[in-house]
Amino acid sequence: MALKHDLHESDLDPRAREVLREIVLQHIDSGEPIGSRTLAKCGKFQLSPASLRNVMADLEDQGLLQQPHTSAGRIPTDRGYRFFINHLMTSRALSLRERETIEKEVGAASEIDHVLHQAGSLLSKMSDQVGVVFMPTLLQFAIRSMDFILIGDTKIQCVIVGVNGVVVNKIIDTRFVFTRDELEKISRFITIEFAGSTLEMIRRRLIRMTEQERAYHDQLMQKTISLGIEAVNDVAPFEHELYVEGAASILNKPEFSDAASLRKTFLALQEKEKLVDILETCLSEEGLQILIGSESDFTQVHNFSIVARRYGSTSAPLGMVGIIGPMRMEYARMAPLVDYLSRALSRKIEEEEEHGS
Amino acid sequence: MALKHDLHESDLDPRAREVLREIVLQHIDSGEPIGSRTLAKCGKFQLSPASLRNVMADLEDQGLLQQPHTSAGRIPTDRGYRFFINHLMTSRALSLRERETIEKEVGAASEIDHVLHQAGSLLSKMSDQVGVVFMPTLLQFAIRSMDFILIGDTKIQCVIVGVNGVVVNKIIDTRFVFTRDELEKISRFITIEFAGSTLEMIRRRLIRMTEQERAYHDQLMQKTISLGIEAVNDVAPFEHELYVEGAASILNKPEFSDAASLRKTFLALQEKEKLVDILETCLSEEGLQILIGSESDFTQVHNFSIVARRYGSTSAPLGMVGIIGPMRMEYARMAPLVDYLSRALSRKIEEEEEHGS
DNA sequence: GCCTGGCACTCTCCGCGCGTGAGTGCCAGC
DNA sequence: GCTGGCACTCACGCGCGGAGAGTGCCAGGC
Repeated sequence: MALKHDLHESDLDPRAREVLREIVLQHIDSGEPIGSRTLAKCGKFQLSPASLRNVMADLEDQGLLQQPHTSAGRIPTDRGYRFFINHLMTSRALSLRERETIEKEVGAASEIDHVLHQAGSLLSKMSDQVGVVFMPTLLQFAIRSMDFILIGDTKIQCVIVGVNGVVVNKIIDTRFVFTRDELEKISRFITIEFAGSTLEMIRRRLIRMTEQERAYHDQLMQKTISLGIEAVNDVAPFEHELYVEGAASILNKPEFSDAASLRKTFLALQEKEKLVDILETCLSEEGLQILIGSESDFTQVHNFSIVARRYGSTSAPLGMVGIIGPMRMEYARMAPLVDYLSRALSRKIEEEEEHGS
Repeated sequence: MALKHDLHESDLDPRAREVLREIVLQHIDSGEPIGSRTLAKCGKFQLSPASLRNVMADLEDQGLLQQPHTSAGRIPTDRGYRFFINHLMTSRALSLRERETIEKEVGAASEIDHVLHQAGSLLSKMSDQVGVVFMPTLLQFAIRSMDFILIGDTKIQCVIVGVNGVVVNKIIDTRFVFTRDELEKISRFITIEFAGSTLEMIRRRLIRMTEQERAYHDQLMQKTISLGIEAVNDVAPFEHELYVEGAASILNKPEFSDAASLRKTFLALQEKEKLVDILETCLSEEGLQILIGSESDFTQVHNFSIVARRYGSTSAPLGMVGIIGPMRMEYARMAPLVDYLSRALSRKIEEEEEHGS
């Protein structure tokens, strides 16, 4: 993060800015290092290669460009990309067609898991990068209802619906035997009693209730409390979900054309904990987040960039959605894409919320 | 399939059999073509390389061995592997430890989706190959219960539990407004009325019911039927599930060390339809299935082998579980592994079934 | 008749050297 | 301050040649 704002727009004269911009654009396009001759040929500068070389040398001194080896062209550094994104980039707005696709796909599913999955793979398809969708623990969100369904004599499925539409299913093995009747009563009681509370709050209240007198005498109440605690306890499997979609898209990227880096990259995407770490820290920030290379531990090691944005209802942010790709990616397209999708997602979720309440 | 039994055990004299066996074993171990000298050095034959060359030439004539190029050692052909598996292989029984691991992992989860997921990744881990778990459409299985839960005014979650323990959730958007009370009644009615029927049967009966007189007059009945039809209609998203776990394991295999074949393989594993096709055809056969290279369309193209077995209760097979890997894999270990796991899985499912009924 | 050592042959793999081309830095001149 | 010129540096591709592994075939021995 330290690098994020280290260079001001005014630190570069307009010509240098244009040169940097052109280099970034061309490199994003071709993936190759850009030389002074190539740059001169593009026609945007009325300068000879030699003059451009001087400018480029200056940019290299400022840490915005680098050479893979002496006598190769220049490629942008992380700082170069950062400067580009902060000061030089003009986002390319999404086409109507693209916006329609997003709206349609996001609107299609109704279960939130499906929606998120869908969003991830849509993002991957539209960006030709790896799409990620992160949904942190349900624990901090309020529930709308909690129902218990008889599956076997002592087996009960618990369906928890969050106010944000997240549905969590959990199968509970109890030591009591329940009848359908009882379960209906319990469901009703718990839903009425606890709608609007978070799982954590419910857990605490249930535990407090065990200490109350009434619980000793009322058998149904005992069962209710025991079942309720079972249900809220240990929702660990849902602590967070991370969908990584379209990992295969990196197969086409020239920077991963050799087997070794392909290998490394796939293994990196496998390590979801690290990704979760990053996305979790991003969660506190509003607006589009772009992390480039050295700006975070994860992206540094693998020379990735991450473009992500928070999504969720206004009442509570739900998670992060974004893309991961090589540092060399079309930020001008990725940024509005992620931005739009996360907004569409948020809208969808809010809609569900209103609709359901 | 044509090749599956094309060579009889007796078509090869004992010495040739031993040679073939040793070549297959060594090649499975090293991945390299095996030459006559290497073979002579292993100590199992009191023969000179020259003699072994003669034997190997015979085996090549019979289509059991092949040379990647002149003046390289030999590697087994599909037929070679097939002969090996049918006549030469001695399965290496699982260790107690391995069996315990399987029992523990399979026993751990309670929701069937989780169990299957778990089984897939366990298989992948233990075999260091790609694990696959296939669960075909729920349509052909009987249900145990069907419950409806109020999520929003016109939004209802339907929870269908199959006799085999499969739980399907579906969110329905209705045009009616339902109360909790009504839904409880409907759940109860449908479960009692239809437990033991397949979704297909239920759909037909519900449609027939719309034609009956009573349905016209009883408003609740109308709602019940409408909801029921919505629920059974179009369970397409659950038509089949295919979990492909541990695709990253192929990263270590020398046969996929170059970028091109890695790419090809990943894309192949992405194409789930083809895989589903194969597994679906295997579903009709009992016992362990081994498909090698040219024995099926899919494996032919990619030089894969598949080791899989049906799992499910005795009353109804549920799906296929197995591994996919390069033709050169340790069949002697894979076979008992897949076999044991599928049995463990079946046992677990039967248990659930008994337990739940 | 079967096994064996020997021999010529083939083919892959690896390292080497070289030329080419792209690109640079620096300098002198306009 | 821009420009052309020049010498220098690398990476890349190519051809070559030797080493090594393996083969097929043949003639001789038990």
